[in-house]
Amino acid sequence: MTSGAERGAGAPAPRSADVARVAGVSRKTVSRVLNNEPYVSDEARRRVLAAAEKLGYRLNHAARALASGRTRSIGVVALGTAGYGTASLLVHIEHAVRDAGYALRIVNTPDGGPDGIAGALESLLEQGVDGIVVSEPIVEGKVQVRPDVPVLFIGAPPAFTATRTVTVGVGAHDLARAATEHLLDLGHATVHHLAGPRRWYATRDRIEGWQAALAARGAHEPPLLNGDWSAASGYAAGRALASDTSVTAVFAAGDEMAIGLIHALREAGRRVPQDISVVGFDGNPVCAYVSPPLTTARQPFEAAAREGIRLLVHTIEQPDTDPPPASDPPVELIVRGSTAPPPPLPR
Amino acid sequence: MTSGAERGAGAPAPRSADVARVAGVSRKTVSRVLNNEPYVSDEARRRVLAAAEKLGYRLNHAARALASGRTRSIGVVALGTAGYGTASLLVHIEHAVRDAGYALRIVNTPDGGPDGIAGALESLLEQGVDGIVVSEPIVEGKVQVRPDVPVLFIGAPPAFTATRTVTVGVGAHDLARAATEHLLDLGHATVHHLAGPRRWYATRDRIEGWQAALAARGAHEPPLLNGDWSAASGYAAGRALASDTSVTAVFAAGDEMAIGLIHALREAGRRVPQDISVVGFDGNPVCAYVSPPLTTARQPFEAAAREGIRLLVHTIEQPDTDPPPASDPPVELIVRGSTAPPPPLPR
DNA sequence: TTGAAAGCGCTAACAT
DNA sequence: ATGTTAGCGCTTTCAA
Repeated sequence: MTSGAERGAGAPAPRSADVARVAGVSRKTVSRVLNNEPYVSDEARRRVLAAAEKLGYRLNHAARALASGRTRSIGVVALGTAGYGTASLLVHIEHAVRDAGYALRIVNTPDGGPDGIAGALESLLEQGVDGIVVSEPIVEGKVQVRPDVPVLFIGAPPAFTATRTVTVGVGAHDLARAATEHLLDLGHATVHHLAGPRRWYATRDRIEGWQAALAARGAHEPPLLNGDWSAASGYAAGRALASDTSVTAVFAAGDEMAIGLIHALREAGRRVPQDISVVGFDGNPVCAYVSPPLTTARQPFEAAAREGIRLLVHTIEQPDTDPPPASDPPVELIVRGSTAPPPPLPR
Repeated sequence: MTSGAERGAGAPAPRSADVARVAGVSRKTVSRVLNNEPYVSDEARRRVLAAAEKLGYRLNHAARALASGRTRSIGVVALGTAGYGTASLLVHIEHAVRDAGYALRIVNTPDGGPDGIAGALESLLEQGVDGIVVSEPIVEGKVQVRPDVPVLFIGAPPAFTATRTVTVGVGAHDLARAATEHLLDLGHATVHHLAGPRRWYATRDRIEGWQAALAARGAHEPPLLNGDWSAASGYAAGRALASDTSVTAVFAAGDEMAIGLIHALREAGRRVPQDISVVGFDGNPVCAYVSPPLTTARQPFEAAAREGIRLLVHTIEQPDTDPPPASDPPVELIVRGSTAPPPPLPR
């Protein structure tokens, strides 16, 4: 009714040959128009488009993929829990992929281990993607698949080999360093770190940034606290920490963990930020509204996704020319009410 | 090295004909084995599997799709911001889809309007999915695409027509009602409601559940407060509300909004829950660790996704037989510290 | 239980 | 600027 694309319910879907017939051209010309290839007269183009519209024609991607060897789709290996960080990154990846004119295929690997990643890659490769995105993979273990399409690693060095790999950082090291320095600048003697699971690259990056900041100031490096990104794990760490009054500053590797940590601290009678300062990591918008509003290191998810996909698509479409080098995203520390100078009598 | 699947870098990928040759059978027999069809001798099956393994054979999904007309993939129209609710639902959908042996294709529609949904459907249909999932769509406007594959609507009635539609609820109405009743049971004279954007079905459901609870108790129905799911919008609503001391209880349609709301209330000097009680909606785990811990209505995302995909796959694979009816997921209200009886002197 | 032949709908290579 | 031919790698008949 609206687009003139009516056909009986049982009728077969129109094919490019039908469009060609109605438009009075060859199938190849239809193909040219649909793929925006040159050497088509405006007149022919117009007629093809009109015929396609009239018939309600829809291109068959499977046939195109089979004939051309390309799918115009990108696969994502997601390390997906529903945490803010991974979800946010995924949303931005989707957006960037769509803007680039590609479709998105997703395989999740909740555990993120080498076998999970290998399985996800196999699945994506079978489906026939032109490129693959791996975000924040795991450190340990060997991935026994070698994709023959370009692979983008976001926030990590290549975790396995592939025909071509491209990487884009999220500045985690610098962000962690900035977060730690912020605490040091406030006058804290040292800063404790609540880390994520050691198997993640993301965890390692943050630890190293934190260590670098401490070392640069000659501050003592206290033992690591361990979490698993969840608020519950932050809470557990907070309970363990609360009785130690020598602790005056904690940098948590994730906002959720920071929130759990603060909750435990306050339950134990320690004030934030008066007794202990806490910095989070990610930049979850909700952090502005918790008590106290959380100082956090904002990860440039959107910039990283956009830049990464740009690089990946370049590698897919022009494997021979070097892509313009990626510009490092800006480091952004959002200072709010959860950080303050240490208490006057650090006993 | 590991799987014996070595071939030179430049060599073409093996095809089913290669497997057939190595196994000493016909291509059709290879196809039978790969599709778990009957009428293959154990001996033939074994040889085919061994040959495939040896060659590092990987099935070409595009070719299969072209030949069979089916893709074994399911498309999701996501209304994706990075909020906990949508992200969590998506994770569970992915899991359920994979368990069912299907691949996942995703198109996001941040605005969620009819045109956005129509475009997303077009894209999915071109890619050739066997079924489509639409989660929590928008109320208004007409979607001018009529998919010829089954469509699953999660948390909403069918928003447009399709060959076959199947729906699965998230119990939003009952959850909203339970949240409101909880507040009423505590002794509050009435309950205010901070709603999401009116264009969402999800918003409407919650409003109706809230109204039903109020009506059942003969409570006065105060004017709606408006938010957009974000913590910032909850904060804005809280500022507007803080000066009205007649308000003693608010049911917020989302956890993030509830957190923003509470923050504004406290900034204005109103205590939660002593002066005002607040209930959230979704069941974000982090709610247990904010101050005060947030009472919230937990949405059964996992159950809804699992049940919905089960129904959808049934409709795809056995269009003739009716699927076993969906069982409504349990209503679960998590009571924490943000709700209490109203203050003694309701002025 | 197995195989031979004929497409699926499109694009690539080579005309014209 | 346009058309013709020959596949892409698989599944579907249908026959054996």
